[in-house]
Amino acid sequence: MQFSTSAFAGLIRRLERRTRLADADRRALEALPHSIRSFPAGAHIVRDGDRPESCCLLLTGFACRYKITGDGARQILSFHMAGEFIDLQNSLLGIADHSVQVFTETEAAVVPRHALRDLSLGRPAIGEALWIDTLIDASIFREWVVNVGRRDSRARVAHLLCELSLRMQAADLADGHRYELPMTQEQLADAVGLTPVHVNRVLKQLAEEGLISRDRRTITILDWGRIREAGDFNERYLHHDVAA
Amino acid sequence: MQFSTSAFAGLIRRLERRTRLADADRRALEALPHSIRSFPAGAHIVRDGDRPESCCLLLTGFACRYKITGDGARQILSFHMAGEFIDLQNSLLGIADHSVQVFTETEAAVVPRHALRDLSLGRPAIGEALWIDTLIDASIFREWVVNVGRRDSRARVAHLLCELSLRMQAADLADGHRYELPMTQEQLADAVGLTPVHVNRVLKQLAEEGLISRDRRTITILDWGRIREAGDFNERYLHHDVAA
DNA sequence: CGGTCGTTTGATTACGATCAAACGAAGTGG
DNA sequence: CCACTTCGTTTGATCGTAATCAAACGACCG
Repeated sequence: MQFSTSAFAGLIRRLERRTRLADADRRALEALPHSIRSFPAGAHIVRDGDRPESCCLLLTGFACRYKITGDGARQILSFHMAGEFIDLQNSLLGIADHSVQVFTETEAAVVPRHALRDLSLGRPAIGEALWIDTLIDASIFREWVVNVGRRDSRARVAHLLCELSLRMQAADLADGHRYELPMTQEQLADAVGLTPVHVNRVLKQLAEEGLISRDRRTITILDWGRIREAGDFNERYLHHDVAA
Repeated sequence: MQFSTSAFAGLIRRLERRTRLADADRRALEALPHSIRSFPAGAHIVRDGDRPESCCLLLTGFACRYKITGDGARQILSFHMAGEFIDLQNSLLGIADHSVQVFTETEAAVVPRHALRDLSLGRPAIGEALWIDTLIDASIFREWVVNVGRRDSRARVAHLLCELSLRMQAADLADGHRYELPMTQEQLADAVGLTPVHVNRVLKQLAEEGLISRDRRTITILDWGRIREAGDFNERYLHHDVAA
């Protein structure tokens, strides 16, 4: 046993921010059949078109979901960190409509999709908690549609830095408003629908304006109020506080 | 009684394309407490920031979800038609993170959120069917992120016309590849992240290329193969055929 | 100490935005 | 029935943001 606590501790903590779980529910989650797998940086967990037979819960490391367009451009759809189920939809939808790739060396708990489905159906509280999780996922996608659809380059990048800051904090991966970006500027660009060259210029400008400072890939937000405004950022869509 | 069939017939038909429901489940759905409301064109069903106490199932007409950015731009997030639950997430998430507005005069069945939540928890098959519905919703949002993030104007508009064509067909609102757009070009523009002027030019070009023809707001797709290619369209993300 | 990958900077281009105005259809009131 | 208004569509001219092309720089690694 490599884990003093269960592999699902992070997940349970996350779910309980939103839904109350009974002891029996917690124990049922912890009893989920699973195997621990580790993925080297750059590995794919799921590829567009796969029929995955299992679901991955990230334990350490970072991952993203993305799609490739007909002419080869990549759009990153979301970033994921420890404690998150990456492809929950695969437990119910049969065929993957996008790919999932890890940035860094990553450990994950791999759960058979039927086990997860049965648990959700058998224990309504767990089903609800996971449903809420997918609803929040969808809320983040909606905000990203707005980000790439209607914000200029400066706001897009600022918005993403704000989102990452809050999510990293919630996952205990940030030191206040300082965190290390797990991805390259090219990947940032693919998340906000810009070119890497332009993302670089925007980051430089945000630093010159005194909103952030940078050291390698470590971002420090120097002025939360102003970057929040620059990014037109309102954290409501993250639903970090749904006390139902 | 204005309806020879129940108000939920369209919803049930839609859900059963993906999930098998027992007779008891169907009857439980039809027994949901609800009231029929009609909304005049342009009315809001939900406003960003509301705490809605009920969920709307569209019976006739069209609606969209949207957000407004800090500097007043609008991004439409999705279009909705008869048989769709518009704000399912409100039955579980407390606070609306976007607005819902109808285009045309619209009738809807308004269901108290607690009734819907209790039904989903009490009848796992219904909970699963609705969960799948929200997962498909999320899949469409992902495709829209790609559309506005990484496709040029011609592909964006073509892609949206493809999506609308298939969804209208599935909802029995299209005559083959001919359907009437329920929205203005300005609203199309807000859905694809362009200006109305430019959408107009793209539509004109698509017509000149022989991919579509237009008469008022009626769109006829003349060459499905070519517009599909122009829009980089792959219907898999709609999950119209998940036979679980 | 090369070699690779990611970051940074500069010069030019292009796609879609913006500004402006005419046109057309549907609805209203005299 | 016909002015008149309103809203949406269409077309033209110009502008600006971000893309593209190109190259140097810097960090990390074997």
